[in-house]
Amino acid sequence: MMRKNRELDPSVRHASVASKKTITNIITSEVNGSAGVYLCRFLAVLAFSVSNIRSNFSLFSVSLSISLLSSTVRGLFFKFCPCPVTVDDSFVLVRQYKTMGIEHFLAEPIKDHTSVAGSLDSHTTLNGKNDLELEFLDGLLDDVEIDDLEGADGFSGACEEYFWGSFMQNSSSESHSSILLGGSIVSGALESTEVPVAQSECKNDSLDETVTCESHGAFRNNPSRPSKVHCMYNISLDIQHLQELDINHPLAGGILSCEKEKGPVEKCKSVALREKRFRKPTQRYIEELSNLRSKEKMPITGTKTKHELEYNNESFPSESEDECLTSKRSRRKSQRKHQRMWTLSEVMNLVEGISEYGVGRWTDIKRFLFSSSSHRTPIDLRDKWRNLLRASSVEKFNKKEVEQNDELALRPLPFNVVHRVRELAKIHPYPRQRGSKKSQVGQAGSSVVAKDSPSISLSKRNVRRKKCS
DNA sequence: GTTAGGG
DNA sequence: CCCTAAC
Repeated sequence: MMRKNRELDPSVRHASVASKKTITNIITSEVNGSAGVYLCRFLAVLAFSVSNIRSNFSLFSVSLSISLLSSTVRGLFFKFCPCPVTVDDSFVLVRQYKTMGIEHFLAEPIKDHTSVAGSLDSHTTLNGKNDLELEFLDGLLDDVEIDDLEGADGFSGACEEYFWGSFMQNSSSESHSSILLGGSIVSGALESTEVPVAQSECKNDSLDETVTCESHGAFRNNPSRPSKVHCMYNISLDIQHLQELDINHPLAGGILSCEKEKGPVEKCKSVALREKRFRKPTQRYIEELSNLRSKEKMPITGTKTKHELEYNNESFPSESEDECLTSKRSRRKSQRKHQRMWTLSEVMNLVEGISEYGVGRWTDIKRFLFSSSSHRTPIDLRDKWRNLLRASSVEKFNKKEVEQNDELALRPLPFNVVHRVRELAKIHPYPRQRGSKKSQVGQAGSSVVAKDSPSISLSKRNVRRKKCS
């Protein structure tokens, strides 16, 4: 809280200091044994009640004010003496206190509550009531945070109740009932609203625990009677409930807006409630936004990512394969031999080689007849021979093929070459004839092929190959 | 490494 | 002309 005071408006800070001094004066006067403080308190309560009702008119505020005034009046009856403190001071005190401190109490009911209770428990037995009150009020003042002024105008009656409840518990035992009354009102109002079960967590810990304070307070109207005031600080709970209500309640919202670092668990939880509504969603939103953004980018890419992943999964191996393939292809393409048309001399040379070495001995043909032409591989020779067979219509035994060959006959192939190919085909039938068209060739070409002894071996090869395939 | 078959 | 399978 001090941290925020630095940022506060100087005037406001000054007012807070003045209020603190005023209260200190009141307490001091009271410590001195002057019972007239009750008068001041009465006036202060009166002023506070009026201002409170006027600013925040509600059943609760009215009831609270009535309870406060009644308790204060009772105190005045018991002890009435000249008030050392001026009314104006007290009034100013109350106003300032209201504007500054009360909402603060509301904002941090838990801490204040714990601090008050601790001070009460410890100091009551040790130093006595005076110190108790002093420390109590002083602590309250210390906790006053001008920064909380934002909620000053809107601090709810429940918060006031809390403050006054903790304040009045020391003043009178009867005030306790009023406090509880107000508390019940508040809780009733709060209970009317649906409170999430999760808030029960807020109730636990020291906050929710019923604080039993034995106060032999000097403020108490009947100090002689050792009244044990068991203050049920359900209000703190209610205050947290208010946080739920405050969502729609802008005034209380301001109170809730007061976030203190001191509240360890409670603050975390209470604040967490708000944070859940504000920050956490923000984080979610941020995350979601980030996610959405990332997804927005991704969606295209996201869907693409999926596709890409799949695609990549497919493409990666395919890419790797593609790379290999492409590289191979490109390499092959680049390395692909430039298609060179077979010249007639080459064809003749091939025919000579086949007639000499026979079909299938392509390496030998290449080696002996095409040694000069490095670009013709044995495979090329075989392929060319195969093409020549097609072109020469060696297989024209099939009517369809005859027609096709007739059409193919349009190619510029010398008849002598064709005739030679046909003869060679008869002598050295290409293995395929027997292989793929075994039945056909067997029927039509059986007369031709049957002559060739090598064809038998070839047929064997083909049969064997077929078995393999 | 060569060859047949297929593309 | 290339590729693959069979040998």
